[in-house]
Amino acid sequence: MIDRTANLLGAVGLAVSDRISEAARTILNHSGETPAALVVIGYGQGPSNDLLRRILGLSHPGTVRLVDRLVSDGLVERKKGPDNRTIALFLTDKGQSRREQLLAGRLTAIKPFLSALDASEQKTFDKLLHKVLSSMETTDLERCSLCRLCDNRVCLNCPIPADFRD
Amino acid sequence: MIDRTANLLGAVGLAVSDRISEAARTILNHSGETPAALVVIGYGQGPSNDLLRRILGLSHPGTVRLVDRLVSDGLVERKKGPDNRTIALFLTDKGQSRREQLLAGRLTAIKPFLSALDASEQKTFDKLLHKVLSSMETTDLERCSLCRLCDNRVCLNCPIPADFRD
DNA sequence: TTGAAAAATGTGCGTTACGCACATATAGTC
DNA sequence: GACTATATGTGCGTAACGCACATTTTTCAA
Repeated sequence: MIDRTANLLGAVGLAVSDRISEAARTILNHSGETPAALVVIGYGQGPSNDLLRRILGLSHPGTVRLVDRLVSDGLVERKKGPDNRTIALFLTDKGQSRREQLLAGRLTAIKPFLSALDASEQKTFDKLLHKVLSSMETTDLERCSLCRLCDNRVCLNCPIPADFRD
Repeated sequence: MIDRTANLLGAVGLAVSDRISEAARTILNHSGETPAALVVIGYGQGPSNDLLRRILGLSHPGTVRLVDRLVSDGLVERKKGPDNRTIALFLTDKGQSRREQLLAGRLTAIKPFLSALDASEQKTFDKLLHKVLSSMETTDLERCSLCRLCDNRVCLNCPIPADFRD
């Protein structure tokens, strides 16, 4: 029985992930972890290259090139970090607006999955999803990775409390 | 409210998809749509290159190269199709066993998400996931795409009835 | 204080998984 | 019997990575 439920969750997860990737690609013209980078950098604390790398789960060179892409698109700026060897990443105005398009597009892509459920079912679904997320045993960093595409303006009462935004 | 639920579903979907990809990569040493191809070919009806292409959502050349990879790994054979211009794809014995590892690894990767729920919650979750899937309005082909990583031995009562296996 | 280890970033180079444009072979159709 | 549609494969380029290495700055211990 749990196998059957796991299989269903796998199918839904794949479908959701497909739609999100598709929306992100359309809006940003990049794939892979590039959309997530835009969201993470947009939290605005000026993350370093290395922090970004760990959140995205990429190699260091991969992250450097990813930031190169965002910089050459005019979406991200490399500023001086607190340390003379670190950099701090910030979105440009263009990057900010692109990030908002991205988050909005993501929600638009996901919502159709919920339209089949009535209000009460949606509430139950929300509660179960929340429980699933909040009971995952993860490090602080892994939680940031999990939420690397999340819309923090929407996700009040985040089930993943550890949060590098604070 | 629906935005919040959509955001949660996005986070869970991303996490599930991450874990599946990671498991597949470990087992198969390939990423992208290659694991899905192994599953789809494994249904055993000898799909053509073109059918595979449509299910995976790839370009034709991309699919040819994908099959090349599977053939050179000794997992897939190109046989003659019903038509002299079509080919029929079948798994080798090695491909069959690799496919089973893949499906088992996928379920193993997904199950931890359910372990936080008690039996009754799991049942409710199953029902809601089933409803979400079964109410998606899709063509037959899109349903095959949705289920391109599904374990059909486990998914009795499939919510996506259209099925190229029949 | 100085010298070595650690940390952070960046570069050269290769690889994987694709897509586009094109070529080729077979099947239907008028 | 030509003409179009269908199915497959190839040449070539690209996006998104990873590994090995170089460079700069900080930290820490002798």
